[in-house]
Amino acid sequence: MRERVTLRDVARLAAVSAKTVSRVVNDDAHVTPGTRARVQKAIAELGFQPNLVARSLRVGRADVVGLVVESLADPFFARLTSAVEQAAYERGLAVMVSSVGNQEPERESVIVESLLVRQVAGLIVAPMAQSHTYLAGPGRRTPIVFVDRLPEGLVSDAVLVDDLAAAETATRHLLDHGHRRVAFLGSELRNPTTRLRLAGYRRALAAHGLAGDESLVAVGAGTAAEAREAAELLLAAPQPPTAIFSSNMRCSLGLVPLLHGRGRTDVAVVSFDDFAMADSLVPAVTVLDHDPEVIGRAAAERLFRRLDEPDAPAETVMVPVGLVARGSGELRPPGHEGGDGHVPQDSLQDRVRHGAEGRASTMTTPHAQEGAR
Amino acid sequence: MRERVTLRDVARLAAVSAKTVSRVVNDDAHVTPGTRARVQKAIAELGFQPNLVARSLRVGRADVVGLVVESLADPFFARLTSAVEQAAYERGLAVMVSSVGNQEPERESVIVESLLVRQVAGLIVAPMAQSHTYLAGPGRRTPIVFVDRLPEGLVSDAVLVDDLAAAETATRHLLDHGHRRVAFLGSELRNPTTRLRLAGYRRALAAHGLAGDESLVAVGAGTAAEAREAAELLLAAPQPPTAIFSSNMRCSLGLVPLLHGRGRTDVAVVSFDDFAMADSLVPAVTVLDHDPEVIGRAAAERLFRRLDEPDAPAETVMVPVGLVARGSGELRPPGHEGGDGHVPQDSLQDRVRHGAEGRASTMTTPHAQEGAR
DNA sequence: AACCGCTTTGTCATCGATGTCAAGCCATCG
DNA sequence: CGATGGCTTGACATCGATGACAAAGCGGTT
Repeated sequence: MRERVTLRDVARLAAVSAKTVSRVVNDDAHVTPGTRARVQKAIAELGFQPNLVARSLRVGRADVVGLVVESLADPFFARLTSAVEQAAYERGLAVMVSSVGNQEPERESVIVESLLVRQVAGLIVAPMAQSHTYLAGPGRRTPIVFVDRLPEGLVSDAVLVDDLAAAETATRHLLDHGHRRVAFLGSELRNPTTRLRLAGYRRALAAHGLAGDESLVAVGAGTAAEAREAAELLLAAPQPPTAIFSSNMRCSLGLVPLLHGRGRTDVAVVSFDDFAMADSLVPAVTVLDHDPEVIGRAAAERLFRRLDEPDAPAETVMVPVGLVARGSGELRPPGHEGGDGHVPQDSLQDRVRHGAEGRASTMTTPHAQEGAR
Repeated sequence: MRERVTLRDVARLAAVSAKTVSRVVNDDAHVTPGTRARVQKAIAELGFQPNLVARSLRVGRADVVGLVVESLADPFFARLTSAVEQAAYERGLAVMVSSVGNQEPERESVIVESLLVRQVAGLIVAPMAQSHTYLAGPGRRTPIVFVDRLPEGLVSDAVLVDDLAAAETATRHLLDHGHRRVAFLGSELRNPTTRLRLAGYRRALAAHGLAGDESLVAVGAGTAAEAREAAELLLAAPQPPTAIFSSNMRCSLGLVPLLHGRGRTDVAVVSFDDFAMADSLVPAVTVLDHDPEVIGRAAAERLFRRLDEPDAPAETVMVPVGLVARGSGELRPPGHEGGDGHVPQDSLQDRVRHGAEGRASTMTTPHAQEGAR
């Protein structure tokens, strides 16, 4: 079997030094067209391919970006990963993905370290851990972009969706359609995203002069099955909600089938996160849609700029979230008259979007959502 | 800022040689408890972390597996990736994912090469390209496990689902429920998976003594929107089908909303690939479910065994596909009497599975499905 | 002819770890 | 007491590329 072909083999065949071959491979300008051709011929003849591990060792970083998410089985993170991967490919970088799982957020640091020791050029992290001080030491030079929420105890680049404002928008949307008993369905409260969305929900209630009724807040549902149970309890209460704000996809995947199975499609629903088939149910499900592709690409581009300018100040990029009205969020409460009770029949055609639109906005203040905690 | 900490720094502090530190790091038995403790103390004190790129260069391979799929945005591949990533993590390996996209299958070779030059220990590839002779040269030592279909022009490990048998099962299921006009909805025919499934469909028809009616075969729909159009044409035909076998998820995501929007839920449907909400529609959608997690883990485990035994003969692992009857596939054609017209109300409870079950089976004959081409 | 400056090419060391092989050390045994 | 053998430890080369620097080549100037 032929041995592995190296730079030196090419050099020998082309009767030049290894360094010259390296120059040709790296498109260095200081090579005569003649020798360049000779070297390229030798490269083709031997089928030489540079060993990127050796290059990485020499230059001190691999042309790889690391990506840390909760779970690739979650379509949100899958599409985010897809966007990151495409952006990276365009820049000639590979992507290493690792998932933390939703059982032990502490694993995050282990996973991050395992990528750092592989000398990744940069990291994109959807934070799960409570604290990120473990990344704060003086020897840590690898740039990190956080997505979805800010790290605790660390100033760094980040790409965020405006969770609080979006949740407020969704809740206000339901209130504006006449509901007064609006429930909140969410995951673990130790997840800051859940906390922000709950805060937005409460802010909207307060703006309407409604005191929060804690019996309408159901949190802690980590799986669709648990969300289903939580929703069952809400509906069985003496004064059940007429509308439910489901604060993430897992909750919606528990809630929506339950309502349809029970024939309770009179309950208004707005879901944070879009999901497959959400627009083909009757009524179609109104959602807050924060596009994972947009977030993923924004994070990748933020990281690339950071690689080009390591010393610029940390930046937070805000990605807008739109409300896609499809029917379920525009239902009126029982006994309510007037207004447009209109439920679009084929909602694919007449989507309406409210809320922030257009390009992501950038700010150098790294603690945009700090006040909400 | 503190410099990067290397093996030598630890060696200096512990007053031993670099090699001894290496031995401690790699749990080599030939180290005195005393020196081991001294070295470990120094490691902890300096916060030393071995540079895996350097190790990879030295040992000639990175502790990384490469994964090549069509698209991470496709939930099937996302879940497959998730399973591979978990299996790899358990073995201390990282995963580099790259997607080829469905536009240019030729890109596959570029992507694969880009992983090979990074010295991945092994590859898992869901093949898109027509030919894989580009992998056949003598210098190619990196093991590759193919998933979903066999490579062309190359003998290699593979993990397959029995597409032909599964498609035959699905079609037979519809025929057994009394249908005589069963349509086939599929993607590009240049995709061998589509070809195998079409062959299974035809075989089931033939077994029932039905000549294939080519007007019932709609292929070429690459997106859900195209599948929707193709399905519209099928339904508008002079002799429309009473049942449709949708041969992949994209097709189903076009077909099913169309049927629901048109109020044509009388048309029987079996879908290859499960999808979100498929079980909460009325009627719930009967699917062929080949679990991407099972395939991903089988592929990873096949690869790990290959890493342990580089010279064993190539193996093909077959992963079973089950039919999940939920209602839509058990509808009877118009005018048909008798039999159990029963449609399960809450199909989550009474799933019925037919077809092969249990563990994946292994064979060393590498061309299990060759005859079907 | 000698010199300058510029480009092209080469030499050598280096990135950080590990494989090879040998030296050092101690215990055991003839 | 010296030889033998096992175990621990270290010196050195090496994986394959690239950075720093130097030498060689070449044309133009005075």
